Amino acid sequence: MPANRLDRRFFARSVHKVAPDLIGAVLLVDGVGGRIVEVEAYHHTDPAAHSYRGKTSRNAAMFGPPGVAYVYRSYGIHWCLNFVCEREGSASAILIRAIEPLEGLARMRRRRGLSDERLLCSGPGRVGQALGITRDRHNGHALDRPPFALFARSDQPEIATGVRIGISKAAELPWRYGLAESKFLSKPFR
DNA sequence: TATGAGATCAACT
DNA sequence: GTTGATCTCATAC
Repeated sequence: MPANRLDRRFFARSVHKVAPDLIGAVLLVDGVGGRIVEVEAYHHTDPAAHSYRGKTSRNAAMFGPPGVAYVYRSYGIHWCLNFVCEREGSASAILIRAIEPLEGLARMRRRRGLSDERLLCSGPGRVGQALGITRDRHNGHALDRPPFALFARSDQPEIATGVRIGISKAAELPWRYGLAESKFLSKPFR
């Protein structure tokens, strides 16, 4: 387990710098989690970002200080976890899309109702379910305080980039980052 | 392997 | 009333 914790300063930078730096970092929520292998950046100038049209009650956490969680309901069913970054004039955040499970495997399996390790956290909705993320408990919560724990990676992984998944606006922007060789991705990189 | 529908809710038009 | 930063299961090839 890497020793250095990521604090607020880590997130006080552009999403385009923070997103690749998050790959390989370890995220735990109540001691459950693992290594981040896939994220997507959402800059406020990006039509696909929830903050693009300004502050609303849903996206208010994105407009707060960097280093907090933004949690939203996706397709009426899933909770998706984002990390809020430097505002650079307005709100930006990073969607956590996939994790390589390392800690609390039993709790993840119970929450997901699944045994296949590979499918526990390979997608944003799956990450939310496996880590027990809800808006009530986690939205707007600081990432450097319990139940969150974030640890910097110890080595420099090779970062793959590609277009983001499941969006219709600004679909061509290559703002998806990940570990190309990981088998825990929601989809392979091309 | 690939494609399609259903689930389910809050923001937004 | 429509539309998602999605997932699962069923059915078809």
